[in-house]
Amino acid sequence: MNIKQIAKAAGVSVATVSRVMNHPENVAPKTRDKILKIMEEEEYKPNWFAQGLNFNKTKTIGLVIPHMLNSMYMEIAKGVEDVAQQKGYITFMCNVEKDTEIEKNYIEQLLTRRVDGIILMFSSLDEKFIKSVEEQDVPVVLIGEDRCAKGFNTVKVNCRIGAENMVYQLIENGHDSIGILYGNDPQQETQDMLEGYKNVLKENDMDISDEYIKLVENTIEGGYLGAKKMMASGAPRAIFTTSDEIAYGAMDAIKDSGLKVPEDIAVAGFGNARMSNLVEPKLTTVELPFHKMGVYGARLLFDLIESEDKEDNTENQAKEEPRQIILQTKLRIRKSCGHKERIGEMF
Amino acid sequence: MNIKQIAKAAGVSVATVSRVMNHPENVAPKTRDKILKIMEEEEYKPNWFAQGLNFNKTKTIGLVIPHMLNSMYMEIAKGVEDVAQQKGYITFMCNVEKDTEIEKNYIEQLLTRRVDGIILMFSSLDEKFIKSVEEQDVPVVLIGEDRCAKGFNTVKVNCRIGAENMVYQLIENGHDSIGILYGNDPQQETQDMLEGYKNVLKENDMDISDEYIKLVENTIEGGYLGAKKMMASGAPRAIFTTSDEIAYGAMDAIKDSGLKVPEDIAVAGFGNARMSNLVEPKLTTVELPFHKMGVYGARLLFDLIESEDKEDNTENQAKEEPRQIILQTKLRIRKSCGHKERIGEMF
DNA sequence: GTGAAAGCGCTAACAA
DNA sequence: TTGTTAGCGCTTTCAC
Repeated sequence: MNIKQIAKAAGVSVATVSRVMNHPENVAPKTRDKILKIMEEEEYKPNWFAQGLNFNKTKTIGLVIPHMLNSMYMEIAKGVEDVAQQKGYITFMCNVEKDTEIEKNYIEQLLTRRVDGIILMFSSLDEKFIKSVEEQDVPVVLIGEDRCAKGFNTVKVNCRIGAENMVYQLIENGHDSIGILYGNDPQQETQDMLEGYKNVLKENDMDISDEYIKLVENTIEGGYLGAKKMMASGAPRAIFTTSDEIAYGAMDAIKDSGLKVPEDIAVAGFGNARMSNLVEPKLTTVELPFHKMGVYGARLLFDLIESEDKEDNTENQAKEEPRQIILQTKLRIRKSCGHKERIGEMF
Repeated sequence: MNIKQIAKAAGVSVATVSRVMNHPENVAPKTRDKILKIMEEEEYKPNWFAQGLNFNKTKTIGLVIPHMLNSMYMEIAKGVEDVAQQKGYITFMCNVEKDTEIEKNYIEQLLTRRVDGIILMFSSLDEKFIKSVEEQDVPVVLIGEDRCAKGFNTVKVNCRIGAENMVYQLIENGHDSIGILYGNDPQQETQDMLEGYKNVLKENDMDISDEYIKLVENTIEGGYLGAKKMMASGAPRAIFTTSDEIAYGAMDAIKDSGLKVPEDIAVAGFGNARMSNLVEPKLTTVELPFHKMGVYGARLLFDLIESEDKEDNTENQAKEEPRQIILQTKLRIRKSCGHKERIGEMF
């Protein structure tokens, strides 16, 4: 069923049918209703391609996700999707498995399909590639990594401050020696956190000892091995980790050594993964505003898409300043950090 | 950059340029190479809409997901995506939050965008609606629910046999009374499991007592309350639950009552959720082949898409029989069920 | 082996 | 208020 057939059935021209879809106010109510009724009856749906050929807009955005099975990423994705849906957009979610080649491929696909904008989460892409995407007049928003912040629209979290708050909290709790197990995954963020850790120790005149600073794989196993190693050289009173996964492993290792969390060694993670209030003891951690990151990222993208639409008209091609949104973290004090009052907390 | 400009630059007609893309064998090697070179230089990408207008194919499928933050669904999704990507397709992932209205909306969107096929996971849609989608010549595959199996292409898991195996295992482990906490969520599947539970008890001449059969909410809290209630009337030696979430709650309740898992009461769940080997004690459970479900579902869909393409040519419109794929579960014996040898297993 | 031209389904400028 | 018609960028048939 196409526009021609509808027009014929209604005894009007295709232009009139087209009008009721795009400028209904310019059609006589009577003819309009008649046409609408026929459209309804015939379950007419305008041809997507034909419309696209004219409008060059798809009401579609692309969202690149590092890893679909990681619930943190999916929470961000949900934030994006929530606002996209509300805006009447639909989202291509692309799982790139942290593989740069796959990521590039997907982005090619997205461009081919003429998405109106792209959101990259913790992208591994180089600056040049991303620039080349923007040059095709497809707005890009980066969520997460600060790596490319120069020149790109970005939503990020201030992990340094989050780490500082956490370490400060551990000190508050009376722990006089604090180790850190840091991952290698979101490069910049982890470095920020390490920096935050050191800052607070310095401020409090505590020793910064290499024995207590260990680079590990950002996995449960990595945390297990790292904690074992750290304990081998005299355990600290508390261990801060740059991800909840690492913390799980660390807790396992501590228990395996016959010690107790938090009585012997307190543990604090980062990320507030879903299971962190299900492990025993419940994990104290830094909560990232994942959903918000998605929401703000999407809003930013739609701002860009809409402002681009306007620019098209005015031919005002002065490249705007990239925008940056920085969100803050929140402490989730639970049993594992040895906080006195929260030690019996349920959720 | 469009085909016309490429043609001009190469000094040929648009037809020739089009040919090098679609039937390169019909173009003289010399002209072909020349054109390819120019395309390369100009980074020419054929216009998606114009191509679609001619081919009426999008190399795109839709995947409807009940809930993005549930890792089980995401594993299925990943299975789908894996084969889609390999086939050169891209996937619209639609998160419908278990809301029928949203689901319908999304499907409308997918149809508008002319996806080549749709996969529905644990869909809440009525038979009629799904039929109406198929009538628009868009193949549909259902993953999960058996509810609509009559008439629809389906990939499902035999939960009854999974439950039977688990209960049988519990008996093997020496537990002479076994209770069940069953949820209400995937209706049909839960009923199947309940049936399996009863089957095995009957086969083994064990009592089937209402005291030991409790309907609960499919959540951690539901499991907690259900187990408490069950224990109030004399606890069984083992509790089987129709989801891991229920099992977590049950374990909590048992511990709260001063009893031990598995020494006093063994627990077994269903689903093998990610955290099931992180809880203490690690949860014995029935593993569902989530990833496989996605893979088989996608393969089935592409079969349908491809066979539909052929049918188009032959005008052979004899509606095929719906296909059904049934996958089997697998036991994950861990500490919580009191199995002697596995009691110290790490993962 | 190549080109001219019709047509895919729709939008919008222009005419009436 | 409505109709006519020229595109949008591409594919393909039919000539040559």
